[in-house]
Amino acid sequence: MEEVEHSTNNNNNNNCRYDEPVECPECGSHSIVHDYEKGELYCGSCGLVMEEEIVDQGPEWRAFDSEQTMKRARTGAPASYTIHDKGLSTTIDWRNKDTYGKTISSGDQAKFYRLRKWQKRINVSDSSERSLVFALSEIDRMGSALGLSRSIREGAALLYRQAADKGLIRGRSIEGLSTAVLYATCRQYGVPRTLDELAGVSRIGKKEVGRTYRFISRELGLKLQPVSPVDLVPRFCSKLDLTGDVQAKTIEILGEAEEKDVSVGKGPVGLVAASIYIAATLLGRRRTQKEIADVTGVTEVTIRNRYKEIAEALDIGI
DNA sequence: AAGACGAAAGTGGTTGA
DNA sequence: TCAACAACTTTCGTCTT
Repeated sequence: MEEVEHSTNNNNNNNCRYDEPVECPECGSHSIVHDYEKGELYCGSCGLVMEEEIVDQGPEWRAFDSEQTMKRARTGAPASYTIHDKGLSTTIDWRNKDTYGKTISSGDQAKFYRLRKWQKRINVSDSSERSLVFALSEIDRMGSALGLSRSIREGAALLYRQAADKGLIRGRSIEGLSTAVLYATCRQYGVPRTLDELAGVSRIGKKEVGRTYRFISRELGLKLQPVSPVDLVPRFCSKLDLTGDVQAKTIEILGEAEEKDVSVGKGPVGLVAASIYIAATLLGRRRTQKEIADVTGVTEVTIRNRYKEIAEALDIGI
């Protein structure tokens, strides 16, 4: 385990990748929306997604001169659920220097060695603490691999703690629990990722993620709505290089399909995939079933079945 | 030749007796 | 606990563009 060093890292927090205001290349509107919750950057006017999986970096405040910077900067790292002791414990630096930067005498060095040793034992004392450390780092790793916002990773860490407090870890892999809580948190925040995507950044399979997710969802009494197909549209569309008009059409189709009761009991991903296929075809931006299948993670067969059902119900001839 | 189509058999999960 | 069931996948042969 590495020692956690606290530093006030305020010097290069202002390297934001997106200088605002940005103009929408599609409709020229200036109403660009930074949705850090969904990790997306899109046009509020026409819906064009310009970036997804943007990383929320830097402080939440803005400063216009150095005086404000000094005023607004707060000392120390924020208390965080993604660090096992919430970032609040003290660590003893590994450098053999005192507070004045002078090297500590060789006699004292042995003393400090013992101090460090005990310090670590106190911080990461028992096995549950140690597994928590591992789980939280895994959540953070997977979260950033999927481009999820800080708040979602924090939420997942909190959920993991709740699971740990209830003793739900026993007999289950840490990796599985970590992946499952991350999946659950994404859904809570309305930015669903598919099981495939989670399994892709995890060391365990889709099956196990699903199983563990159902388990913790039941045990912790999470009441999660089924994934809404609409939440998946922007991400899939932008991966397919489809712009706002196709997204809007897709959402329209999904809405009508819902009304006509063709979507009951069907998997949301298949519905989205088929709706995108129809919308893109109608608007002359045709994508092959295979392209859509690759992005969405369902098979071409499923796309075909859904799109036939939807097209029939909505009287759409292609 | 690539894409779309559809039949058939298999998988994993839910439900209800 | 087990069988029926729906959704989805895999595979493969055929048709269409």
